[in-house]
Amino acid sequence: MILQRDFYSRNSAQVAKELLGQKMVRKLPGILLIGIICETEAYFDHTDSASHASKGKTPRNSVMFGPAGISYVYFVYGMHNMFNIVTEQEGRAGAVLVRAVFPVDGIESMIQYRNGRTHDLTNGPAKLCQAFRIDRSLNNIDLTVGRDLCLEERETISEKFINSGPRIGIHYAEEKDRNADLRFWLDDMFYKERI
DNA sequence: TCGCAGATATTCT
DNA sequence: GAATATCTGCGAG
Repeated sequence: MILQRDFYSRNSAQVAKELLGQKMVRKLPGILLIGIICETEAYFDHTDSASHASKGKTPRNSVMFGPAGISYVYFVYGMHNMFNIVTEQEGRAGAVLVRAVFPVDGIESMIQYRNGRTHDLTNGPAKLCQAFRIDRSLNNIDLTVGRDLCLEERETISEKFINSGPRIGIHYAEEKDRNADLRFWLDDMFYKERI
């Protein structure tokens, strides 16, 4: 049920695609939050100028070089947390950024954590972190043990429901990396047919 | 729809 | 010490 390390220990783009449609499960005291992953981005090692790992290992990104299936949560713009999952074989840097989920369970709590907003609860990387109460205290935790946070297998999405395009917010990267289709999202058709 | 302020950890010089 | 960041919400037009 819980996605295990062998799922994550593969090419980032492949993992990013296959994470679409899976369940993201957050366990808080007495509260269960669940969302269906609907948008992800893949990041690689020093060959990817958009990746935090592009300039080698630093204290912040060191978790990207470790074993897969570990969380990489970092802080940007002075106020936002981003949730990533480490991928690739240990020693080779890589991660998948979870950019959006479809809220399924615990929605009332998500609204509360989002300061009462009832719209756009989890349709952005920092928004879903706020709704799921994810911050840097959850950096470097094992996502395969099903404790505070994990991903659960749900279904395999047909290729026809998967869209791809350039990644967001990486204008500083080299052109080849800015243009690479490493962002993946579920097509609207998926929702019309399945939800 | 568009432009920008917000607030700070991390990295670079 | 300075620059930058895998973004969001708000207010103007």
